[in-house]
Amino acid sequence: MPYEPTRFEKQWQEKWFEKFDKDAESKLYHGRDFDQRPKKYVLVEFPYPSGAGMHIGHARNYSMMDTYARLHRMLGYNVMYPMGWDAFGLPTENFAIKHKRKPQEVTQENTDNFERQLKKLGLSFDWDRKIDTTDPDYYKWTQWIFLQLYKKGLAYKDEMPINWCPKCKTGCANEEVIDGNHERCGEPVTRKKLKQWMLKITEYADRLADELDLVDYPDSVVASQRNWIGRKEWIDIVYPIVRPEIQPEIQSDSKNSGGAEAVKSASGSVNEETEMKQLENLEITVSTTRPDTNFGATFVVIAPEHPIVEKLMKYMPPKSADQAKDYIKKTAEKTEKERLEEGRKKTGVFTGLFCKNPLTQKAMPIYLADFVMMTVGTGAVVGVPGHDMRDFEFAQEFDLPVIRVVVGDNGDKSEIAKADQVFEGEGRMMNSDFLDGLKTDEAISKIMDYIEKEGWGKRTIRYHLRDWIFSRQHYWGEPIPIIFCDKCGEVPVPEEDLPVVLPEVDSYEPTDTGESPLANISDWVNVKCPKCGGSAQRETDTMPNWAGSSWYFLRYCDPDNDKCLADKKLLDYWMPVDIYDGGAEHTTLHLLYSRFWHKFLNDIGVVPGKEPYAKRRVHGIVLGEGGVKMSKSLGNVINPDDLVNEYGADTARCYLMFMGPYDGTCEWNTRTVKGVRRFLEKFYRIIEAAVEKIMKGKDQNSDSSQGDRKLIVAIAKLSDTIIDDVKGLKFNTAIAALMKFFNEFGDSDFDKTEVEILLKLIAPFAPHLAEELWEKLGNEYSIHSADWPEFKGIDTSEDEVEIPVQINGKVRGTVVAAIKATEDEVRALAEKDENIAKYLQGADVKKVIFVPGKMISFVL
RNA sequence: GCCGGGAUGGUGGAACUGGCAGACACUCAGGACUUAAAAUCCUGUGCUAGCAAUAGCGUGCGGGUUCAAAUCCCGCUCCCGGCACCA
Repeated sequence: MPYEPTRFEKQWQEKWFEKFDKDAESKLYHGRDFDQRPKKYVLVEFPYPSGAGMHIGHARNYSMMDTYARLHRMLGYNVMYPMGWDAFGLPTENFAIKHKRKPQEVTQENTDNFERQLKKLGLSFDWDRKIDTTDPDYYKWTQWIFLQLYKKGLAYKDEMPINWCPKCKTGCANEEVIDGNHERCGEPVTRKKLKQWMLKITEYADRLADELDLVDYPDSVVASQRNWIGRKEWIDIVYPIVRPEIQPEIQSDSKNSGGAEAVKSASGSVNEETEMKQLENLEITVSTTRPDTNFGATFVVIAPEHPIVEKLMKYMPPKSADQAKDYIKKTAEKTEKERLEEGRKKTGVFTGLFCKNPLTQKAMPIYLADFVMMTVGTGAVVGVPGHDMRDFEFAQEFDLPVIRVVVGDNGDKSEIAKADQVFEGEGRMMNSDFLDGLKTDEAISKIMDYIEKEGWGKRTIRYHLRDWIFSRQHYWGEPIPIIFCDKCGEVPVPEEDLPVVLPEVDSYEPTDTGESPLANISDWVNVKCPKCGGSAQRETDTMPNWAGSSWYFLRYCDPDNDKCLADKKLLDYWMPVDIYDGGAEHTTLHLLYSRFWHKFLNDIGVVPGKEPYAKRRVHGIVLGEGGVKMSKSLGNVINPDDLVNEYGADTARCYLMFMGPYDGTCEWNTRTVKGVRRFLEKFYRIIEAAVEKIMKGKDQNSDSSQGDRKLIVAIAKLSDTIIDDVKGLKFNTAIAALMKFFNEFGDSDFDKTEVEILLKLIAPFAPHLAEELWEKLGNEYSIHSADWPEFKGIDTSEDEVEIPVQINGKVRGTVVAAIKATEDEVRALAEKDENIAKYLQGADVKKVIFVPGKMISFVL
């Protein structure tokens, strides 16, 4: 019979996934709790079940890890390969609003569809462990984790500037802001201060960075995690603020020249010529990672939203104060988009005030400028225009002096007058008093010591990582389990009252106030205070999409537990995740958030181990034909269903694995699909014929022949290749090895043992085909619970090898020699070769390099 | 700008710690089967010269180390991904 996968794939899927006995022992793909065999927890990122259905990229990633899981099962591991749904979030909420439907229903439809699609590919997920982040039995524990964080002081409410869409009147996540515009309505996004729940991830910053040493992640992932955490040593320097007694020009001059004039006088010897009045108790703390350049500092810049600005106002000349007020207002109103459009053009205002650099005794004018951000360092910087591009641009704009204090390797000591001369690199110090001649790193530590000794400043470790904004003003998320009581204030929902279930309502539209839609549901919002019984209101913000996915791998270990998030003994058995496959888009946030939660849960004794994922690998993506992204608008989306319908699930799986390396970017190519299909047809044709022959001759002892030694050695080698390649996630070359084997040995007369072995070898890749022929061979269900073949007593090492012969580094021929042949033996063989002899004749052999079994090289 | 990763035939891609570059697949060409086409099967397919044996060239570019370099070192170019007025 020809290869018609549609004939049997569906049947096998039904048997695998639907018609199994209730008895867990007979479930093929069930990870067995506390099993004696070594466990292998194979985790793939669970999908967001969108209405569009599964992307071909999902199909590829899950197929690859399915092959990995299947091979390990056959190798004797107790494999857990679970699947679930990360189903809270905006796309579903927006869809529900648009179509006036309940998100719960939409989610159910989408997850059903995803499950159908996954089963259609024959993926060996353990469906008994299915989880759904929107299921109250699941998010009960997401809320429980929040409460534990709250109790430890790691969850707090704070006023934070967030992205705000003035049109939709709602806060939105960074991910929803595309090029400064709100994704949904296209309106430019502004910033607004709102009270937000925050998680103190910064408390774990050191451990999140340091404990990356405990895990096996790709370099790129480790680098971007460390980069995102961004731990650096800074020094905060305190400058006293001073004001010139009489400076009428500042008050009368226009914006720019006012500052410039002041600086010109300031940068001279201010102390002698101008009366500077020390403003009592007023000082500004600037922060820097490059204090070595401090002798080149000529001004100070403060973020417009810095709290000190209000205090400074009192001391500013009236004109400056007016300009400052104006500038602050404009900055606050500026949208993200406007700031992006401004590019590097520097704006700012002079405050009319100065601060004194104790190092140089120079007065430095103080400016407000929006290129300095309140969220970085102390929100105030010291301007070193010679060695920082932004400072230089600012200095140009306001005509401030530039001093070179660092010389690079090229020895250029010239004055810095143009942007391309600004030197931000490391080098040797000059114009810097006691630092002169030191290298940058030496100068940094010397001056830090000095500043600390003099009491002018203090070293501080700072992180790029900031606390996690945990509030969303949306409906479709986990309610934050906090109640606000008029008397008691913030009160956590008692654990026994969890879950706080999302009420089903008619409208999910965001409200006018920017509060969550939940705020409109008074029945739900108004509750009694758990502490005093008085009137109180629920928190109406919900958690971000990241919450449910920050611990889902723990729930898979014990998905139905209603006493705790997962039984400790089961976590001890299954954790950590042995291999976690995922996309590059999650290497910072999801990985960092889930590692944070895991470390916290470990700290409070809930879960074992410091790190959740022993090994992380990052898969590549699938692009459309021509290397462009698959998108609805381009009409180049490949639907996994269509692929399976047209070619069969086994072909779809094998093609997706064969199309390129695991971590590579792959382009869709329909012609190559056909090539893979041809291979499976060929396999089916050859093996089915062998099966039929074996079944006909069953009574005769057809298996008695010893078999062809060369053939069995080739099969044993193929098995080794497949194991190595699959373990190394090299699925493309594993399939290539199978193809190559059939190119070379396809016309062999396979006996029963050989057929069984070959079926096992292809089973992890083409599970339906393998199962079908396994049954035809009269074997017991199922090949997928069979053991991987062993080749005891078969010596796969060759006795003879072909050895290349090089003359002066170029291959001029090959000789066939025993693998253990000595240099003399190989040399003798080489000299007999006609072509080699030609080169050797009359030549003076200076040296012979011989690598046993590998090559021989003559140097003439 | 910083960090990470790349660049190999007409195409996607192979090549363990330096040891026969181009596995496997696609494409293309020729052949078999067919009245014909499709499908299938067989042969060939890095470039140049040659009937051939063989020789020259060849892994983004320019140098270097080595008997030997896609692989190691130095200096570039371009591409992809992430981060970014981070001081």
